[in-house]
Amino acid sequence: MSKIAHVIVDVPIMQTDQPFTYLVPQEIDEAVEVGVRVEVPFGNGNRHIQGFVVGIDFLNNQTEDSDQLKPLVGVLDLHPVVNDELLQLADEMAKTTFAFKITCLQTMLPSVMRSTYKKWLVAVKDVPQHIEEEVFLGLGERDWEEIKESSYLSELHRLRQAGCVDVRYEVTTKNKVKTMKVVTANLPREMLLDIQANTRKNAHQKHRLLNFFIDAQEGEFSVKELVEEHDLSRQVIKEAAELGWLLEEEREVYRDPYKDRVFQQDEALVLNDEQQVALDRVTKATSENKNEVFLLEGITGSGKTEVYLQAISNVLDEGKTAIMLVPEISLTPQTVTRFKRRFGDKVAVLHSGLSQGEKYDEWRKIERKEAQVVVGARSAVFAPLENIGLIIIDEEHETSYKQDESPRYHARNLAIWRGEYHRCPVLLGSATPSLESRARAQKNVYHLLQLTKRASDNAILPTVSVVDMRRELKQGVTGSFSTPLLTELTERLEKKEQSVLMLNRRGYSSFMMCRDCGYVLPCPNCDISLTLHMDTKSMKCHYCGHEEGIPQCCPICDSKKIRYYGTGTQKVEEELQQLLPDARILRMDVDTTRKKGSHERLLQKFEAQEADILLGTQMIAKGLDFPNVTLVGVLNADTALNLPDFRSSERTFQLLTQVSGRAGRGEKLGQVIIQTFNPEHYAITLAKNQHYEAFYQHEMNLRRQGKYPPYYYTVQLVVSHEEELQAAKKMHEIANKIKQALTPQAIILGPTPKPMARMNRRYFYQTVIKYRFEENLGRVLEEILQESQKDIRSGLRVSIDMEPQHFI
DNA sequence: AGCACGCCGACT
DNA sequence: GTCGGCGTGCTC
Repeated sequence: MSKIAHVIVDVPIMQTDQPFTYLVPQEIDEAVEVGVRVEVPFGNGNRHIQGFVVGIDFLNNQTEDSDQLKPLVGVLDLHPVVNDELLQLADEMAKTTFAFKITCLQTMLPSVMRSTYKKWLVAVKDVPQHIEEEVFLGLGERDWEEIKESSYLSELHRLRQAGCVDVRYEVTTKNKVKTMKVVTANLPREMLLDIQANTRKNAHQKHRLLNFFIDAQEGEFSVKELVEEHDLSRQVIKEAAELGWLLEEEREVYRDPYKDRVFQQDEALVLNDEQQVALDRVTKATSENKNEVFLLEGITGSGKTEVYLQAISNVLDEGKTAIMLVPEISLTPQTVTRFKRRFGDKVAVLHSGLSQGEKYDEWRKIERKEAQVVVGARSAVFAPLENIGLIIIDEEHETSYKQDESPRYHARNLAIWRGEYHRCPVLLGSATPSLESRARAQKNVYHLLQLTKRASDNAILPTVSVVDMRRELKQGVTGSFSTPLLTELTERLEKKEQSVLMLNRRGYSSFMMCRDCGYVLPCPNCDISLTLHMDTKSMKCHYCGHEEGIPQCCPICDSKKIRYYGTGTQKVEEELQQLLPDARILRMDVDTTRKKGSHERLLQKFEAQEADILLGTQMIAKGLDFPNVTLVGVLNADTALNLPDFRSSERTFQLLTQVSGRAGRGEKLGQVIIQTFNPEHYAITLAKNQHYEAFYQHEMNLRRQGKYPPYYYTVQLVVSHEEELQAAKKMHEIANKIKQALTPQAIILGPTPKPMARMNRRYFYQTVIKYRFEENLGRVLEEILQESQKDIRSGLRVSIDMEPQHFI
């Protein structure tokens, strides 16, 4: 009876999106189980690739078809890296997002566990001398990448046929475990004393070492620590180990990014009655194992986080675990500290600021059940926790919870799936819930919990005023700062209070334009203008990363009057510095926060009041909590309003509400000034009044009329090709096919070129489908994907995005 | 994806 | 007649 394994192989295409069956060699029989990664030979050439074991079987009669199966090469893991639940989740994800199973599986794991491949040419026998010298350089083996262009290729091909040379495939996975050498006393205390008595007096090192272990008696000590802090040499430790006094061992260590920080433990705060009601409802669901979804709608400052913390604490008390998702952008040191203070070592943090190795270590901490609470961004929804008692998604309206590449999953949906699996509640929280979630709460699909009061009594809602920039313009203000905003800023400087200024970068950038002929410097690959970056002194494309020098004169008319336009943070900073020469300004944007830890340093500086004004993009809108900030200014509230996206009002409202919440977090009264060219727009007037409910009603009405989510579902199909005609043709073909399969109730928008029609030298066409009930939709989309496979060779790419978050 | 196979034109 | 170009099919 021979063991066989069903394996999902690392070839992300449709034809291989299914398990392949391999024989399990006797020698590694024990190690091969469901959920481990394996190395398998694949295809005609038997190149070696990584795969995931998704099933195990046994063959009774060996004669039948076992001779058609290839044996797998080896095992890459000692223990399964995906359990049964996550395997099921991968299947679910593949099905609902139209992604490949292998892509889903890889997405769930830290990136270090993705294998890299290398091909070697190996000399076997009778290799001609000139090949030996020119190709193998006398080494007997050569990296294929280095010789695949060589002129000996055909000769090598013949030699391979003759068996003189061979190809070796290498699969490497970088999930290295960091280790540390530790020593323990290997002999009882009496014997150590005995040894010490017989050791020469002038062997100072040995005496010191023996004394140390006689005093310390038990415990493990790292060699590094002994050398650095107890004045012992590596040599004497090694000798002691050889003599059998000490026992040397390699210990795994975690790269703990927070190892140098001491987190002072804190205690649960007293909740107000609203918070208490919310907590009780959630806790009741967790302890009764009820799979319910709660929507916690609470104004900024209403203490949602404290409810999360106490709910998690209750879950831990029941011996269960919890996941807390926060948007990447608000996974700030402040947030992390808050969790570390409450739960100490029980917390694992997963976010993009960590190195690959650090991420892997945090993941391993979870997998080995050393962490019970996981705090992280989108992908933390895959945390390999068992016995989950609660999943929380903070700022649930954030679009970053949806991945914008394959697999295009929404963390909220997967969290709810896991909630069902574990029979535990899911808690969605936001001051400005997405219309989708809020509507579900309305229909009692989710349970609505509301926090309407600020948590601490002395914190009052800030006053919000809107400045009409059209009027300012008429009065001769041409810059980024209105008179009221400047007045307030000046006043804050005098009072030694701090201000936060936000520049809404969405739909905005600073570009070079010739004043004489109007020429705008474009990206050679994409359909947009290049953006000026002063820090690197270059022009960059925000879409494809193309970079070139700053032009000194216009490439078309040769005029020297080529200047930059638009409002980047750097330019605003300069403008502000001129207006307020004494102000200490901190700029925070992608340029000043690119380096690791710089984000944190900037905030610390601001917190220590080493600056008066924090000027930044969207990233300052979330989660920051500085008591001395009494003024928040939004320089351009409406740049996003004009984008061709039905969610642009919703985004603007959310952003303004959120940034307003940054003012007056302490005891002083806060003020918010919103500058806009659309002062009557409902997204702005309602944000001014912090009136979510009214916004919800108004926007729902528009969505109903416009047949948009949450009344309708949406799918976006995108076709791209290097030639515009090819992309357009295929898109029309697909759109026609869809039209035929769907009911007349479905609304098909397009095909149209995407607003950003060319990106990375490719042309994009899209079709959006709005629908309510379409039985055939899933099947047709599957067919479209299937049929598009043969077009891949001609350079066509087709993507399907269920419930897209961005339409541009 | 990446490998082998097979069918064509250009060359010894 | 053969070398190497690229289009096609398949991968346990």
